[in-house]
Amino acid sequence: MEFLAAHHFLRAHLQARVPLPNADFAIFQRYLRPQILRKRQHLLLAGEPCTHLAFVTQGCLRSYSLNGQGHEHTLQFAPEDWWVSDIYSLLTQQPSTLSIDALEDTHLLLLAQADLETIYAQFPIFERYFRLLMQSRYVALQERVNASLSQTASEKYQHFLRKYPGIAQRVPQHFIASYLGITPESLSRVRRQL
Amino acid sequence: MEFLAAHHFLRAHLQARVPLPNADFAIFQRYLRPQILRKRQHLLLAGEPCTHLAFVTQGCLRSYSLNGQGHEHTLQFAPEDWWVSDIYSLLTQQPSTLSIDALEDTHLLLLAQADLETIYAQFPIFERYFRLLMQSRYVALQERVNASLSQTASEKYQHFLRKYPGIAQRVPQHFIASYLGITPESLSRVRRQL
DNA sequence: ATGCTTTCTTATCCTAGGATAAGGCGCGGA
DNA sequence: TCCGCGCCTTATCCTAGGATAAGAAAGCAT
Repeated sequence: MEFLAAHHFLRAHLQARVPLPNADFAIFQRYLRPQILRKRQHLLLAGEPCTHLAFVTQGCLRSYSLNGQGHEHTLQFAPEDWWVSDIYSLLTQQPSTLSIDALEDTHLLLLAQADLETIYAQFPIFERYFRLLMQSRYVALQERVNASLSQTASEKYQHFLRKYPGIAQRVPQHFIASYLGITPESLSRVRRQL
Repeated sequence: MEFLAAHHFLRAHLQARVPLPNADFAIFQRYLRPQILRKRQHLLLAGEPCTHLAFVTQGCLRSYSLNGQGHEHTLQFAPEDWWVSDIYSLLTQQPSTLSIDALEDTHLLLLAQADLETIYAQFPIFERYFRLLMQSRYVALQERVNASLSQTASEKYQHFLRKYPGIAQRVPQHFIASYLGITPESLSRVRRQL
């Protein structure tokens, strides 16, 4: 996908959610920096400060953390139409605790946190857009917390399949296990029993 | 606390986060409905549609879900300065999946979802305030997901004590256990070992 | 084609924490 | 003052899922 197509993709995404004149988008898009990431390349490494939001127009990223024992825990899959970033680091300028890498060759549009305040002032509709985005993310995360409190490994997996059909076909199972909070061996066991 | 004091409390909360002229707050406050909840009374029962946001000015609420086996899972403690609600139900008008009850006699200010759109239009600063609120809630929830993926019961408990000092002194331990996703017996065991 | 690497599976053994049961203690109400 | 109940603890026994180890299959790179 060339950069132009990527911009169109983001414009469609935004206009499906908030009213945004093409003329305004035309100005907004100057803040975007296209980037391509090859499979397994990192967008962000834990410890670096996170300075950008990334919008995926093609491919798939994942954000994850590493615990003391060297175990990876996947926090988010970000296929087309998703934003990723370490929001905590982005907001506080603290070193990031998350890493972000590419599960496939991936096309991104980067938006600098430093430009966001300007954008909010210039186009207040973005304030609304990000409020709506954060709201729906919050609801999704709350559902995930709820699932982690109340469901068995098998239930969590089935819930994941229902909620994110497509992802399971696309990403290796051990990443899904690390998203669900179980080992790849357990996931394999669970799948055998279904 | 009389209603006037409650209003002042919310005004201070808002003005600490966004610029909000007293004159604007004076208009905004007409949308607020004070309410008092006695210990163990419910603000919301799962199945009802959730129509309001509640801001706690005194006391403490909790939101929780009930799974198939009748087990309660605490999703949020809401002491003074916190908003609570079932945001999913609030946004979609679907029946709520959460219940909310009072852990102590609690004073609230209620804000109808139906009025929020008006408020956003009238005072765009509220759009920003709720964006900031949602952002920080999202970060906190993500940290919680991360903890649930990577920590033992004991670590989760210690993390909770650090993150919410005050709550542990205030609410019965079995609620904390249900927040951490462990049984009260396990929490007791964990505490003995510390 | 032939190794490497990545992914997934299966088997065995082990442990953190759940289930169940019982008892203690403090407090509010009659 | 005594009852009842809400809350916490302890003990025992049990199970879901982790740890470890070993292959097998599939894809890629040379």
